[in-house]
Amino acid sequence: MILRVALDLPTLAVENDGENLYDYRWGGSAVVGQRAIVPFGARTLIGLVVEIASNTKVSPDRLRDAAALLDDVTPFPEAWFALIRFAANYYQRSFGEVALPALPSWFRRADRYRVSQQNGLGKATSKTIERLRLRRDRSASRRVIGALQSSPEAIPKLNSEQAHALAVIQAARAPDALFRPILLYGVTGSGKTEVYLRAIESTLLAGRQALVLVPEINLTPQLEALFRRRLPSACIASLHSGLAEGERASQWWLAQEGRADVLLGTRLAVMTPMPRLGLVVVDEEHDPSYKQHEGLRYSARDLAVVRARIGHDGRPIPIVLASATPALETWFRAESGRYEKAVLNARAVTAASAPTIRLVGLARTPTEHGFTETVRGAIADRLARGEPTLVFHNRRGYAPVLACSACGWISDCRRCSVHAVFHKTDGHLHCHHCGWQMRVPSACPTCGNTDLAPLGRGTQRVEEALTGWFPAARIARIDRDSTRKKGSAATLLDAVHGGDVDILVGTQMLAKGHDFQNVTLVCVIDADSALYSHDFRAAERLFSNLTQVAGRAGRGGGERSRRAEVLIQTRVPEHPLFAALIAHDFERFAASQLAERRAAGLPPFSYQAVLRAEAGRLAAAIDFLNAARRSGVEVLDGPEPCALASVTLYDPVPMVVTRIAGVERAQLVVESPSRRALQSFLANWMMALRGVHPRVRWHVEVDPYEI
DNA sequence: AGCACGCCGACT
DNA sequence: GTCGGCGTGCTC
Repeated sequence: MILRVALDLPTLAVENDGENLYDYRWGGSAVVGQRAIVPFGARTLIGLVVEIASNTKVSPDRLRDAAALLDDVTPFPEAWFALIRFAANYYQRSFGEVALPALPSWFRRADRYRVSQQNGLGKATSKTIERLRLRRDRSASRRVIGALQSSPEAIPKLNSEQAHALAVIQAARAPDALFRPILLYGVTGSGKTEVYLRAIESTLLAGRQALVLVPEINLTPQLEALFRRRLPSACIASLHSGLAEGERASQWWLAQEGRADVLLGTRLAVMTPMPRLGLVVVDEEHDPSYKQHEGLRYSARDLAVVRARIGHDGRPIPIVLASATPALETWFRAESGRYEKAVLNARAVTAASAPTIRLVGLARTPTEHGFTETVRGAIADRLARGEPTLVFHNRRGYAPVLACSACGWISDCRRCSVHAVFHKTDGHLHCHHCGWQMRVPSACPTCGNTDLAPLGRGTQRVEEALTGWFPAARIARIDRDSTRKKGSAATLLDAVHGGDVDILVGTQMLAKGHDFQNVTLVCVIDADSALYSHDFRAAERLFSNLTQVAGRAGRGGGERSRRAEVLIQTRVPEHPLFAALIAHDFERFAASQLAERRAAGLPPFSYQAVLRAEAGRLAAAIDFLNAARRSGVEVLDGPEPCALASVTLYDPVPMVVTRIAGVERAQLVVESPSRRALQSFLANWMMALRGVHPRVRWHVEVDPYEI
């Protein structure tokens, strides 16, 4: 018998078309969806049995025996294969490149097993897997005991919109329902969580599993605690990159075996096999962190939709995409009727409790350390009242660059085409791209001048300015530097919640999901950099960020909430984005953005992919892309030109940050108004590119987020 | 992607 | 005399 095995390898040869499977001889029994230990060159790998055949095209002298078949994990179900197959085709990867990284590394490492011979067949044993099994069983039972000990608490009553939204989700469960993803659209505090919590509850009552995706690791413990309180008899597993290898494997195993009722996780959880999946929820569906930026560059939100469409037992299952500021792709689909829209009345909530957003013009107003008198005054006012203030500034470090006033030297990274950022707290220059660092020079390295000036402003400098003005205030800073140590973020946040902080300075990471009850003032020091960006999604991101930031103020309710305000400093207060933001009018903003995108032929009115190349010299990367472009043009003029006619190949250009860690990077954008045409072109193009010998590293990214 | 094989410079 | 640099080539 021949096992056709998927390995975590790129499609290497042109003749390895399709799924890039490797054939092995095997004399025992085998089931599709089992893992196999196989020899590959000098290595021993774990692969996945994708087909079982009686013959092979591989010549007998090259064919080798599989070392062993593994039966410790239940074979993966057909629906999972369909998802992986879709992702592999869509993102132009081999089946194994998608399937194997979807498993926790525990189940991918051949060195966890000892292979011995038994009746002429390889037999694999592993003590570590036995230990993992115990751990899995323990964590399942602990969960149930924990649930019994918790109190069944006050359950909020649904308002009419929530009840309607829930009914929409329930209707999607009907046997004859057409597949339509549900956009659950409602501002912070409108009760989205309560709606999908009820949907999860009824999913569990029907004996099915729910998959819930969240954008950030930080949000999992919070939501996990809520789920445990509200679903006390459920087994809840969670999965994110912060877990240790063994813990991740045992959580994954619970979901994969069907023992976990709810799987809560970040983007990597989207490909976990779940044998009785009945509902998918993507919380904050617009969040950029659903996009994976290395390896397989997938969108977990998009794959979640595919997963729900594939569904269970050949029938689609409901999927809920929740957001206050949906991605324009999602919004467009909801507006055009491809997605169902369930609205939690934003306006009612807005009128009652949303904070007042005010713009503070910077153009004709003097500032000190980047602060206008208005903002300083507002902070002083809150200090006098004993109410905490949040100050947002999306740039870490002390100053983005250090410069010599005499000769013009500036602190550039040696290996990247960016400035090294001055960090005053540790007295070093840091490259935020490659991690390179050096002590701050006491004098200019080129002319010896000792007067080196920090230019621009980061969170450390903002903190310093505030300390100067308000020496008695308790000021804390939250950014990637201040929270690097494990648990330090939690300690800082506890201090804020405990009322031990008067002014909290931080980057965007401060805005996600945290509820600061007593905050009545939120300040944004400089909102403008995104407005000048060349990235067509910059405005969309800014609107969503500012909405999220504004949502941090006035959450306690009552008189304080009514006084809550958000002050945004900007040089262009007349920008239409701000008008929509102040009115809490996402719909107006989305309509104007979509009109612009339509006129420019940008997503969601077109589909994009990029071919990127990396080389020691930029010219080598550009040369490769030019050759690739010529080969792409040939593909378009080739034997099946009709379907591909609408594909546009742009010229290769260096990336915005051209060099990172000594590697020069360039890219070429491909665009088409037809997803089918783009997909079919990419498949043919990749085949052609694999034929040429690669002198540079290259990869394609489908649906790039930033180009 | 790894990993081996292979052919040229600075070390015990 | 060997250790090791990374160029090229193969893996069912």
